Amino acid sequence: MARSTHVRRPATLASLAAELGVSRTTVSNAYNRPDQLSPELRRRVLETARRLGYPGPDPVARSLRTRKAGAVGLLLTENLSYAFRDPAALGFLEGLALACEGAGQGLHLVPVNPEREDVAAVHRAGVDGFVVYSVPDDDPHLAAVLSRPVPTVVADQPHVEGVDRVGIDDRGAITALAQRLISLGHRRVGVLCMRLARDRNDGFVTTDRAEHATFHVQRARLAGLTDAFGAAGVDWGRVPVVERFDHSVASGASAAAQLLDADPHVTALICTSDILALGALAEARRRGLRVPQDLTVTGFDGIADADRVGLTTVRQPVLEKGRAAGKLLLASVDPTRPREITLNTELVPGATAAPPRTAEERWFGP
Amino acid sequence: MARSTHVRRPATLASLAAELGVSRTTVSNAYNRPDQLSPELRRRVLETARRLGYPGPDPVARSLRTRKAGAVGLLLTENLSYAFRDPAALGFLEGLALACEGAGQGLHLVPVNPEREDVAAVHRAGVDGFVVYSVPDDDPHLAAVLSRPVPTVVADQPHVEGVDRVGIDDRGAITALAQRLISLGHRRVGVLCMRLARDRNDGFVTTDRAEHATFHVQRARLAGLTDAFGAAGVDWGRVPVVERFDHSVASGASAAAQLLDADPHVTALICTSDILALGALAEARRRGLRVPQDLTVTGFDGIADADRVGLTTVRQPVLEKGRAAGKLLLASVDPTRPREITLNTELVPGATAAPPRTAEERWFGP
DNA sequence: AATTGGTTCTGAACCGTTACGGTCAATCCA
DNA sequence: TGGATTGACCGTAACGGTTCAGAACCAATT
Repeated sequence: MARSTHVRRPATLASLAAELGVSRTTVSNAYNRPDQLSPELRRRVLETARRLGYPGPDPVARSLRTRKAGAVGLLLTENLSYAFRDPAALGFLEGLALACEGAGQGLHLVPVNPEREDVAAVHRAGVDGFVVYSVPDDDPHLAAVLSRPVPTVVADQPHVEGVDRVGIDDRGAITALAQRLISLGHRRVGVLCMRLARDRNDGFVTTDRAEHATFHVQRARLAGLTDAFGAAGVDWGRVPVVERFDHSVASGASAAAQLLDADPHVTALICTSDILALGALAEARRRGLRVPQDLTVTGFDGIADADRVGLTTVRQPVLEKGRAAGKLLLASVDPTRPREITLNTELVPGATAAPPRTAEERWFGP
Repeated sequence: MARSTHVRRPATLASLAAELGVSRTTVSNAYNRPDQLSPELRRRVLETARRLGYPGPDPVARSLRTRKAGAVGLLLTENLSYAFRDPAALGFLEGLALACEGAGQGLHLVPVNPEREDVAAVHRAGVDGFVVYSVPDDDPHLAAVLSRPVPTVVADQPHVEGVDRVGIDDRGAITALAQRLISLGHRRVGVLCMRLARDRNDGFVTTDRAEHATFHVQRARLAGLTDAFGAAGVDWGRVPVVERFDHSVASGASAAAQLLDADPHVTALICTSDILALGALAEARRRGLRVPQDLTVTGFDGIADADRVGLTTVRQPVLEKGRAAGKLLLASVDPTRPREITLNTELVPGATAAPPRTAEERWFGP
């Protein structure tokens, strides 16, 4: 071990330069601009670096100087691990990862605790830009992101004036789905929706709450239903809407139970997500209700499991959405880029929607 | 817009201090150590910051000075998006994310292209440490990570002397599974395994290749099988082993087909992952082979889909593994921490393993 | 009156790098 | 031959903060 030159502190570019008797610039160039020095000197630099255990320019110092971090920040207000549970979020994440990977950018998952209002993590993230996904319009973390002098792209959820955005036409898409149910004959329906605002409200939703939901996507989907059923002459004020804070199959089941208990005569359960719809299907099965003969159930998103069970739903290109968000962000330097991207959705007929049973059928069977 | 003080460059801590007529230290303290200045002055600082649009201390500059990035790097040699596809990787990721979240650390996904040897991304990542998952022992990215002066934890895959590690007893676990098959009476078996080294080799595996596999986990699992079947008097050199580069259900199916074509008399297909096993099941179904009556199939990992189809497999705690890796890394300052964590596995009996049919049964039915 | 202690704020060093605008000698060209 | 060009390298000034050892001030204590 006599070889070790008691390196108290690890070598830096400066110490390496000193050792070599060249300027720091030259060492820097050896790493970053090989054409700026002779091959021979460069070889010497790199060799000495190896000998001294110099790992190459410090990324943080470099970032400070170049004003580039080489990473994209991702903000989602749910617990980080939520993103790994929800198939739609996962698809988005995958698409975003693909875009980053393609551009050689890292993906920095910002750790935020949805319960606390600790915004520090947003300020601490060394990133060149942010993608914000699935947070309410009034989220303090979102505000923190926007306060930072880096480009930001919002996906779906928060609707912010003047900020680049990628999403779908939630309102129009669910309107089309609703019109289908209407043409099948459904008039007495119930709705299961996700969290509408930051506060927990597991239960029925007032018209006011629905209209002022801070989760933009949910608000838009409810509005789309209002559009369609309002036009069909259904008094929307009487349509039961049940909200769940947690987004899970179990939540969907319990919400369906709550709604069916309160109004056993609904002929269709419209869910604002496939996950909730899967829960509704489970609850229907539990009650011995056949789908779609006794009850129509619809979802939204088009996740793999929905496909598997033949759910009537709206498919949206989640992976493409993530990729688009990434590309949009990474193209921020280009002033001619689109400022907003709306992706297409597709109505999936599925097998969980059918005409409602008539009163006679209810009593005497089909 | 007369109010705007033509801010060419965004405000910095220094410009803010100048505006206020205080020192930079004081402004810094206003953000980081509120107890170091009078509440009144602090209020003024923060107010002026808001007015000037100063977003708070620059994270990169802060990182340079404090030598903390507040983020953990994750290296996996697969395409980044692979991690979002493979259930086992996903579980690991979720556990790791949980650990990071709990510690307020970001999770920085390092973008590496498995095809190219571009190590730059590793050098560019501003992180306090690395978790390395599922890369071969001789991966250049791994070497790059180790050259950086930050703590590193390896999960499962690369086996590196002197580096902290979390994993399972792959060899022992699969030995137990094999012994079960042996006691059921299986002697003529085939093996389906994942990528053994960085080069693509879709097909049969020589003994030499198996023994020198650079993917440590695969090597260990194959070795475990050798242990068990060797002890049972089976000539391992004659056991067909088929390798697949891509890890997917389709790969599993094609590997199973290749193996069954070459040796229709095997009574069991032992797969080194559940994903491959699911493919093997699909191929068996395609051929009209009943599982387990006509063919035994086993997996490894214990993913959700395996559970769903009742696969005989080994369950490993993937989420816990990710969490353990994170915790181990974040505890690097503690010299008394464990240097290696081995988690427990569990044999899942499942319903895809049964005694092999005898020759008579083969001809005359059960 | 001198000492002590506490609060509030400052000056200067430092973190490790890259951008910018040079210098200087060697080479090229007509 | 002399002016322009090129290649190789260097010095300085940031980049935007944090930190630590004091300075200045004031009130309380000895």
